[in-house]
Amino acid sequence: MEGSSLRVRKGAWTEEEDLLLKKCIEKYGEGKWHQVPARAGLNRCRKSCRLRWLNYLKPNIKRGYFAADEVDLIIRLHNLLGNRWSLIAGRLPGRTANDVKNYWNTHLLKKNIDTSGKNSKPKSYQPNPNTKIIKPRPHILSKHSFLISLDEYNNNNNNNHAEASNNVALANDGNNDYGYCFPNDHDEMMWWENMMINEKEVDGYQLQCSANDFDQSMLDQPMNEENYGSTIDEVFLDEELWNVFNP
DNA sequence: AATCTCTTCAACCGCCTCCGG
DNA sequence: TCCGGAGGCGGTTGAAGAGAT
Repeated sequence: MEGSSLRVRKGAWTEEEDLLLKKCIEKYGEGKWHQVPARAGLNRCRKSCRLRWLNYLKPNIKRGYFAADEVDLIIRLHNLLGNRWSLIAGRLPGRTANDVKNYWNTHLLKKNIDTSGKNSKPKSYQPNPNTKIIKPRPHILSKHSFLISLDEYNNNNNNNHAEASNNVALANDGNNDYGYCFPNDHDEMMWWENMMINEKEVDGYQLQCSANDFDQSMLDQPMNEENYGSTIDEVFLDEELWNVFNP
């Protein structure tokens, strides 16, 4: 099992280790984590190096208190996506998935639990029963291409352009237009409707989330890693939705 | 001042997916 | 097609600090 080796150091990182890792990443860049311990001269496993870099050493990481708008966004996105911390963190510049997860577990989850029991520390989030969370799975753009070009979409729907246009929300990466396919199926549509509810109470928070909010904040931003999670390929949609348009 | 309890968050663990051979 | 390695993720743990008694 990885990480079980007695020779690999565990626990808190020292300043010296941080410095070695930082210099290594600056010299060789991110990635190829299996080579990092040897290159940096660290007695750490690759995962430990990666985690330390991504959660602590990486430039532009924002530390300290979460602003009110950040908290609001976390709540909204969690309501939409569930515990997809990396996706949620992708919408919060400077915040890591670990930060968001910790914040949720320590600050927000408390508001959701039944404190009547003696040991009421929550083990898992209980979603609002009125909210149906369709857990999205990441897709690889090159293989599934759920984020399709408009040309491609229209070619596939050339017998009904009016309906097609209703089912596609525009996004733009500065070079190309893409279409997000909106499902016809009612159950799947509910997932999207959750995003566009005008006013919704979630976990004790009164949220303001309009369709326009959704259009602006979720779709009109450049298609890049900063705005869409760890990779541009991580599109929110479920495979079932893909099948609606690709029977 | 000493001890106990609670809270926070960095780090680890195990699992899953992807990719190349 | 299968398999092993690497990357990545979410769940969980535990050390350290803060607060209460």
